[in-house]
Amino acid sequence: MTRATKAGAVAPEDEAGTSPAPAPAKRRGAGKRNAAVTRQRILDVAMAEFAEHGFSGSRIERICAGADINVGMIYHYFGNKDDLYLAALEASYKVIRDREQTLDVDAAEPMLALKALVELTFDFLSTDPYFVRLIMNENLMMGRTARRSSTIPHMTRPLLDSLRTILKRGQKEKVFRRNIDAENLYVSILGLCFIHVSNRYTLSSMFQHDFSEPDWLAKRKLTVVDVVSSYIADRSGG
Amino acid sequence: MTRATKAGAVAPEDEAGTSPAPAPAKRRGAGKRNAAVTRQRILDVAMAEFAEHGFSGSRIERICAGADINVGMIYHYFGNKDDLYLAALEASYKVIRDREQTLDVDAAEPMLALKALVELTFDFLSTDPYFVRLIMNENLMMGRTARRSSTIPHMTRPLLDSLRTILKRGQKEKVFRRNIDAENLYVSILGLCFIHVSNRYTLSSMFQHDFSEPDWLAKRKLTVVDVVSSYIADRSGG
DNA sequence: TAACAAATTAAGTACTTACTTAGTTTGAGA
DNA sequence: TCTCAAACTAAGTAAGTACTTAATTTGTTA
Repeated sequence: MTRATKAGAVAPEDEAGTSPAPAPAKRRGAGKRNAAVTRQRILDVAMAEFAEHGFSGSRIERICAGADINVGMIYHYFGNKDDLYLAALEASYKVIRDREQTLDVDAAEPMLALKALVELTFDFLSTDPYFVRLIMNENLMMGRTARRSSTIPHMTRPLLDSLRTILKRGQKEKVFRRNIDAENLYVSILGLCFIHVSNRYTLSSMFQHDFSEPDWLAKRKLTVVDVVSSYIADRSGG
Repeated sequence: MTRATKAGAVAPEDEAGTSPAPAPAKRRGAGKRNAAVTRQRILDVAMAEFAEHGFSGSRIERICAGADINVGMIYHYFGNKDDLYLAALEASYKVIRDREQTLDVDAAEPMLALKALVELTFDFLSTDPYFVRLIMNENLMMGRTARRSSTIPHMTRPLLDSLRTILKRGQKEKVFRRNIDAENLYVSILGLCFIHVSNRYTLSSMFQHDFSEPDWLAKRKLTVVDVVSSYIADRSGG
């Protein structure tokens, strides 16, 4: 009974350090017992934990402490560590998918639409505290969990569809060159927007400056947009 | 005193029996005991282990089995798991650095030299079995080991110097546009060459095909070279 | 309000893991 | 051939680690 002061209802407190408050998850709000709220709180903390430590570096105990719950709850709601990781990965993918839907593909000129898409990708990847790291970890695990997921494999669809629409319009209006493969273009955009986030630490070591600095990121964003638009611009003189 | 039969002096022998000999590394060759050879064998297996499982997913026991040595040897030669990982990371970086030196910067036209550099990077990253995964893992660990290393932080120097030389020449000859930042360009090249290797599994899930297929890689290489050269080409009409 | 099912918990268990210790074996130099 | 330091080994240990079990608490509904 040493836990006397539990009544204090100390909220999870973040503790993940770096990230901007994963979600203040109302503890002891509407009701002391609430399956949905507890489940969500576990998920929020798990996302942060898996993003920060990878799968095998993550600790069930630490997630429990962060979410202020008992170990049993994790197994009650998620079954095991693998399935909790799957849930966290899917939840993280859902964020970017939702963001993508906000894009208005048919607005303005094709070149502007494309730039908007590149900028959205750039901003998302360099802003979201979990996504890039979760993807990296998932790839280190050879995608075994993404392959198991029923939702993740289709994740790129909306963005890829948008890209195809923009490309087709741009080619029709002769501002984009022909023979651009949408998939390959998407991979290039992803690479250009991903690398300085994924490899920020080793790159910082090499170039001796901080790759998360806003000024540097702003300049980098201009470059990325420039690279992509130089590539797709039609220079046939038509 | 249950250790009686030790007198039999049954040398470890092993007769190579059990394991599938992961690395033929001359065992029982020139000499049964050889510090340098043993150390190197540990390092080779450790590189593969850390690349495959990441730091915390890697197992000392598994490295011992793979290198056909006793646990104690690892601590004898490397001190602890952290320092073994550092040694493996440095060894892996050394491979790319050596490869870079083969590049002849002053040969041919600047555009061809640049393309050669891009292709070298592309080929190295998609061919070397360890490098990309080790870098990914190191970044997931927030570069704490790369920062500790005395050799790694300078790794990009040669490649970056080559890039600067090529850029300068190309701008002088008016085939490259001005105001190209070498560092930013290098990051772009790295991103374009890295992403389909680093994210091969999640991308394969999304696009439903194998991203390590030679045909696809060949096409991808053409695209990457195209993207980079479109970007740096001088289109001012000079 | 009584009763039940679901939420929640304490205290485990069985197993893994990095690392140590205290010794034995052997190549090489004198 | 003798000696000895260095290479090498067997068999631990202590501290995690994911997961379980058997019970207690509490919101809800009849």
